[in-house]
Amino acid sequence: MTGLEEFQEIPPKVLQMYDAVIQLIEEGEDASSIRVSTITDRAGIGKGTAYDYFDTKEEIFACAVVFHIRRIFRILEQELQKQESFEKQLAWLLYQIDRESNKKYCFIRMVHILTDNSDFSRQVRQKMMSDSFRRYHPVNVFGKILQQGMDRGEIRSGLPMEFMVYTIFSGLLTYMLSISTEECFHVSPEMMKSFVHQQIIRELCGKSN
Amino acid sequence: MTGLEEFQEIPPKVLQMYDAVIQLIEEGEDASSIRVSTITDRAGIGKGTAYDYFDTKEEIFACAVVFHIRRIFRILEQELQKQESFEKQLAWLLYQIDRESNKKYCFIRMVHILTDNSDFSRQVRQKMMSDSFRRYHPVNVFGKILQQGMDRGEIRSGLPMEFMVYTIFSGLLTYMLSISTEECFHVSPEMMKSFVHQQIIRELCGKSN
Amino acid sequence: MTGLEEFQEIPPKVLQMYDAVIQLIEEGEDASSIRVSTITDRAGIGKGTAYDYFDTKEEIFACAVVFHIRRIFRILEQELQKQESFEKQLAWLLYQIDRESNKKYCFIRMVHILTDNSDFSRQVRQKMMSDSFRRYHPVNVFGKILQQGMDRGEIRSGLPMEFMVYTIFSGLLTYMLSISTEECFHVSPEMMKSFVHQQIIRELCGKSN
Amino acid sequence: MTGLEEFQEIPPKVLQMYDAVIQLIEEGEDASSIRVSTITDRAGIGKGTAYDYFDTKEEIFACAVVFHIRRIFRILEQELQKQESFEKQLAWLLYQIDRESNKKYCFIRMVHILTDNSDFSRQVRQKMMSDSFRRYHPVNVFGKILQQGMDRGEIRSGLPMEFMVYTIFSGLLTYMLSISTEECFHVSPEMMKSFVHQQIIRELCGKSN
DNA sequence: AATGAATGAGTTTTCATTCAT
DNA sequence: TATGAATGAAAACTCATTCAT
Repeated sequence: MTGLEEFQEIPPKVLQMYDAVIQLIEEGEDASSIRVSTITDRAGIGKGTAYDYFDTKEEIFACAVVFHIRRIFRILEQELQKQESFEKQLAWLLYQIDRESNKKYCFIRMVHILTDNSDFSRQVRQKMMSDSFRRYHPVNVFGKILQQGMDRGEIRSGLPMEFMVYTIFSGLLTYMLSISTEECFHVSPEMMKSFVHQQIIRELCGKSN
Repeated sequence: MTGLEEFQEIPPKVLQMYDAVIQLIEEGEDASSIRVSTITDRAGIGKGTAYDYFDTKEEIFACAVVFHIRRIFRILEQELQKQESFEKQLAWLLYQIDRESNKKYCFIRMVHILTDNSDFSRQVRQKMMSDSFRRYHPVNVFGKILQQGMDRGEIRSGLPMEFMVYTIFSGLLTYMLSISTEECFHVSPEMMKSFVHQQIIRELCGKSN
Repeated sequence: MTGLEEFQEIPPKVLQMYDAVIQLIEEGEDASSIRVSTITDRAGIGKGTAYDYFDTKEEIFACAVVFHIRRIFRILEQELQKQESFEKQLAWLLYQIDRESNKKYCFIRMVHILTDNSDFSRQVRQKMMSDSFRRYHPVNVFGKILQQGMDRGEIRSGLPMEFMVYTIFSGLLTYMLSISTEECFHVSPEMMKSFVHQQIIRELCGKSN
Repeated sequence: MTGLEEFQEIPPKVLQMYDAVIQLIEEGEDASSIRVSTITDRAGIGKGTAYDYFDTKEEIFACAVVFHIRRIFRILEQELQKQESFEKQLAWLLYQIDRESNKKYCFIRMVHILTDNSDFSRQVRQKMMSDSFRRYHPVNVFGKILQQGMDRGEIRSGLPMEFMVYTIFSGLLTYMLSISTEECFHVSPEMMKSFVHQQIIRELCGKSN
């Protein structure tokens, strides 16, 4: 198992394991503190079965996360195509974060996973650089709607793609952070959403100075 | 020990432990995988000594991190006051990130620590809400220079303080992310720095639309 | 299955398993570390099939080994009968050890199996005491050529059969040991062969003192 | 820990572990089936303590065995020096085997350990090739009494040392085998002892043909 | 006060054996 | 009859925490 298989090729027990891992992360469990037995109990399978498909605990995690990111961004891509304008796409994205804020830990954890230094984090990043991941890579999914927005004349030209992707990424991250640190930094998520939205639009759609 | 003591009140062995923890984090070690013996070895003290000052491993971490954030933001505040304008303050901040990019993991790790769900992460957030931390709280340090910038007329009024703080926070975070994911997302840190700088200035200093 | 069946009565899948076990032992695998799946993979059959014929892993081993010893000593008996004198028979035995020294682990392992204390070792010894094994029992095969040698006047009479069998056994074992510990004890196998040969001849054929 | 330390340098808990391993082997436990927890229980120490001194289970075994062989041959050497002639030395050796026949499995097990293909067996052989083992190496201990016997004119000259060592080794092994396979091969140990004794004397002390 | 040897509860991992297909 | 996916008991190994010195 690599986490990069086609969705229909993945054995049911492996899917149950992936779902268990994601559920646990969404419930706020710290990745490094999740036990193999917790995963297999949750998946409703025997402990040994995990090792029929994977060699180590880290591999289970890395594959589950890679699978999840691919699934998320596949759906994201489909849903974003249903929105008519870049502004509506952005609004939809922020609304999703809001709607899934009960899963707020998951977003944050995904950012951790992409940036931290653990063994399985490295595995995830490695897998994300493979060809079969490309299509669902965040950079490419966001890149696509940005290109379409430019083609429609909604987004001003002249900005490097990397910067635009990071602008979206950073805006969404800011909003997520404001949700997950609400108690600690005393911010109103509602207000933050509105400001983040305006900021990104101003940045990407405003007239260049 | 709470991590909130006055700097001169902290026993030397505790300082050595704090330094060891921060060093290890800066070297990229994953927080949850650092062992107590690694800390005490690095600090040059006996393993048992750690438990003369702290009750659990998590407490050691939480206190070290809180101590470090206070120290960082105390220095940050002093240095920022030496700069004449908000724009120079911002440039200085970005330059610092650059200069300390060998410690790049540390910034990201601090973000992890402030946002994840582990036991010791919760402890850190709790401590950051205490009165004795207030003065060094990131929100207050950034808030102060923003207020001064507004007083000097460099920053436009009308924006909620929370949003402005998050704009800086999010900008800096974007830059850090671009540095630490360079290999994975293929972005040029140099270009990102320039864009982040312009973005924050435009956002906070530009004329309101 | 008991490992004592007539050769033509043994089902093909069982023969494949026996061969797999012996192959693995000859390749130097440590008996207790060989897995059932390794045996069935090598035999080209399903894992479950092993349990259609045997109750436990130990039984598989014990039967395979008993079968192998019977096969070996059946061939040994036939080949030894082709040699004209006891001295030629002895030379042929030493030459065989030499020729099969790539299978040296197998000889040693067989000795281990006959003398160690594991579960399956006990099973092997038990089976070797059964009537249907008798004909191929090392004691009887060596005993036969010794008796013939005495009848031909080549071997001096007056020595107890058990001692003579042990003399051969011990000589062969010494030669095998010298081959398998060559690297460790720095002996020349060639020289050892010659001395072992002379020693046995002197012992069994020399004039009694 | 290497198993090659000076006797007085070995920490008490390690000695307890060595003794536990040797006891278990002497009681007939199959080496590969002895559990770490059995060793530490027997040694009266905590399971984790084993891993304070050794990295793996195999290392525990290898060191215990190497230590034991050194100890045995150190005592052997001392005791052999007390006997006045080679013949008395040989008689003493055979008597020891007899006397320790309740530990009969141990001798055989040691032979297994020196000749099989398992991980820890390889470790033992490696350690036996080190300089600090030399003095207690079976080849050297037997070699020494053989040399003394030759100097005294008891042993005939002209035989290669390697062969003489193997003659003793093989004789002792034959006797041990006859003891440990008594039930299976129906031999009388008493008779075997006498024959083995005569055989070795004839071989090494008899007039050369 | 400081130590580090010792601990054992808690994990990961293995693999003989079962049983639905 | 033959299979191999699934199992879980059992074993190796880790490391935070304790406590005698």
